[in-house]
Amino acid sequence: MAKQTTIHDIAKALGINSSTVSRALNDHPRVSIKTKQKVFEMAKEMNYQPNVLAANLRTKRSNTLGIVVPHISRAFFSNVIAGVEEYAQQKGFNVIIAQSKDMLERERKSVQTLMNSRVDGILISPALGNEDAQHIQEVIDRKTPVFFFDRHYKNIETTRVLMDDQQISAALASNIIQQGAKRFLVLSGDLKTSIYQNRLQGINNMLADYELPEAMVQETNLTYESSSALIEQIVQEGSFEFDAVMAMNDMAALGAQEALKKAGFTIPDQVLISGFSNEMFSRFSSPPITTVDQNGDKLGYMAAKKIIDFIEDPDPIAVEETSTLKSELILRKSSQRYQ
Amino acid sequence: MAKQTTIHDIAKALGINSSTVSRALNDHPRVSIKTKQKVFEMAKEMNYQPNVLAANLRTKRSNTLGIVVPHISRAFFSNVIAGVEEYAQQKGFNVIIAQSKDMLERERKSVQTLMNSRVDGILISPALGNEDAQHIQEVIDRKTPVFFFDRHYKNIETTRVLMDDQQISAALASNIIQQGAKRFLVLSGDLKTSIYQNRLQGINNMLADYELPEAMVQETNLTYESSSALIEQIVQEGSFEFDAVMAMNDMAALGAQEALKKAGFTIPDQVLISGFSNEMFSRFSSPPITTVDQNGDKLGYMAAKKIIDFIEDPDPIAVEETSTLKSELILRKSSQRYQ
DNA sequence: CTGAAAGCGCTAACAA
DNA sequence: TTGTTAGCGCTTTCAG
Repeated sequence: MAKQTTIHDIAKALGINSSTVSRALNDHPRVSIKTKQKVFEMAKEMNYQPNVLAANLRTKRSNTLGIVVPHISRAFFSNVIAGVEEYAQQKGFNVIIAQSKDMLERERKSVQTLMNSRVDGILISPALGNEDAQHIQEVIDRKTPVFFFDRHYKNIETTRVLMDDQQISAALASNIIQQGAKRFLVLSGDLKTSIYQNRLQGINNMLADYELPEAMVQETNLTYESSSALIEQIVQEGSFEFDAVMAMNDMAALGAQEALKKAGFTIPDQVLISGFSNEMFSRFSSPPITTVDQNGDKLGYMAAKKIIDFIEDPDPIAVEETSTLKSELILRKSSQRYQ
Repeated sequence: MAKQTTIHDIAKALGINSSTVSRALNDHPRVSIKTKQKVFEMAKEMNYQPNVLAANLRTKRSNTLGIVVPHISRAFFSNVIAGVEEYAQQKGFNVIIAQSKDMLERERKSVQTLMNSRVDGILISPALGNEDAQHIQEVIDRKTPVFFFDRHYKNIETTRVLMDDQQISAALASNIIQQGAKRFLVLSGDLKTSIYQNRLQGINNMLADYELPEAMVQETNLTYESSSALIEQIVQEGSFEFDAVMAMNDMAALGAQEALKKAGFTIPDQVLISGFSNEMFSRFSSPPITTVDQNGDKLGYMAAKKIIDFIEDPDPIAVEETSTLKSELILRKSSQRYQ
C-alpha cells in the first residue's frame, strides 16, 4: 500500500490544522470559503482519498447495508439486489451481500458476519422452513435495524416490504376460474413459509367465493424435474382429476406443462396452467405460460429506501410497518382458452 | 447503539491487559491455554462482538472484496456473483457489489466507492464499448489489486479470468458447418468489446479452415426485439442469403428463430441457429436452441480464489496471468439436422 | 472561523 | 507468557 495522503498531510502543506481540513472536506458551515477552496485544491493535487474506515470507527456508522438472500442468482432476488443497489448508491451507501442458500446455519453466519462488519442495517429474506428467529432478534436488540423483504419471520415485529401474494394469487385464480376450471391442483413450496401460505390462501378464498372445492395441494421443491415427475406419477396412477395447475414458480409450471403435454393433454384446452415470478423462459415456452411479475427491483428499491431513510432518521414509530407491493398478472396462452 | 463490550472491558473483568485479550482472541501462539480459555469464556459471557472496523483501520486490511458487474440481475453475472460469494465466505471475506449498467461514469464511481471503502481487491467486468482504463490503472498504482473476469481492458496487464470464447465459438461453428451450413450470419454485440471480437474470430477462423466465406456480421444490442426486427427486415429486402445464424446470446437467437419461423422458414432444415449463454428458456423453445454454457459460478469462484489468494500472499510474478475457463457446448435441435 | 487535544477499538512493536 | 505504549486516520468537543 503506497503511503496515502491524510488530512494531516494536507494540513501541513497548507500550514493549518487537520481539524480544519476535516471540516472543510465535510463542507462544515463554519469554515471560510477561502479555506475550503484551498483545502479542496490541495486535496485534489495530493490525490487525497478519505479513509472511510477511520471515519466509520469514529462516527460508528459505516454507510453500509447488508443484504441476505436465499439465492443470489435467482431472477427475483437478483432483481431485488439490483434495486437495493440502485437506491443505496444514490444515497452513498455500500451494499454487502450474503446468501443463505435457504439454510439456517448459513443465514446465521451471514447475519453474524454482517454485524461484525458493522453494517448500519440489514435487509433479509429468511431461509425457508425455519421459525427460529433468535439470531434476528439479537441483532435488533443491539439496535441495528433489520427489515424483511418478500419473506419474513412472523414473530419479529419490524418493517416488512412484502409482495401482495395473497391478492394476486386470488386474482389469478379468479381469472382461471372464469376460463372454466373447477378442480385446482396447486404445486406449492414448503407450506411453513408465509409466502406459500398466503398464495394458497388467496387461491382457496377465491375458490370458496365461487363455491368450488378447495385446491389439492402438493408440496414440492418447485424444480422442473420434481414437478414433471410428480405430474407423470399422478397421470400414471390415474388419480388425475384436475383441470388447472397453479404452480408457485415458473420452473414447476413448465415441468408440469411438459409432463402433461407428453401424457397427451393439450394446454390450455384440457388443463389450464399458471406459474409465478415471470422468469424469462415462461414467455417463450409453448404455449407461453401465464405468470405473475413480482417486480423484484421495485421491491429492492423500496426496501432500501425504507431502511436507509430509517437509518438516517430513526423514527421508532414507523418501525413496525408492513408495506405491500403490487404484482402484475401476465396472462398468456397457457391459461387463456378464449381470447 | 447500545454500549458494546470491548477488549478492554474483558481485560478489566479478568484483571489482565487488553493486548493479552486481543492476542487470545486471535489465537496467538504465545498465550497460555488457560488465559485463552478464560478470555473466551468471558467474551461469550459479556457477549463480545469484535469491532472489525477498528481492526481494519489498524491492519489496513478489510477482508472485503469489491465486485463490479455491468448488470447484477443478468443470469451470467448473478451466477458469477454467487460463485464469488461462495469462495469469499469460505475465506471469511465480505463481498461488496456495484453495478455499472455498462456506463463508464458509473463504473468510475463504483470503483471510487469501493476504493474509499478500502476493499482489499476489486473484481471487475468492464462496461462495454469503452477503452479508457485510466480509473483502473489508478487503482492498481495504489497497490490495490484489480482482476478482470469475463471482459477486460486490453491495455491493463493484470490477472484475467476469461471464458474460452474464441475456442468454443470455433467449435460451435465447426459443428454447424458439419451440419451443412455454408453462409453464416453473425448477430454480434458491440465489436469494440473483446468477447465479441474473440467469438467472431473463432467463427471466422473455422470458416477459413473449411475454405468458406467470412461470416456476415450485424452489430445489434442483442435483444429479442432488435434481432427479430433485423431478420424480418433482411427477409423483406430479399437480401437473405445465409443458411446459419449464430447469435451471441440466447435472446437474439430466439428473436431470430421466431422471425424466421414467422417468415416461413423451417428450423433447422433451412436455417441453422445457435445462441450463447444457456439462458434457461433456450432449452424450452421450439425447437430448443443450441447454445454455450458459460458456468458463471465457476468463473466467479475461480476469480475470487485468484484474487483472495493473491491478497493473502502477494506474488508479483503471478499477477499478469490469464486463465481461461472452458465453456460447454449445448447442442440442441435448432442446429442439429442429423441426429 | 480555527486550533488543540482526546479518543473510536484494535494491533503490534518492544520490553519485561 | 504478559504488559506497556503508540498509533491507524478521522471527528468532535472545547477553547480561543
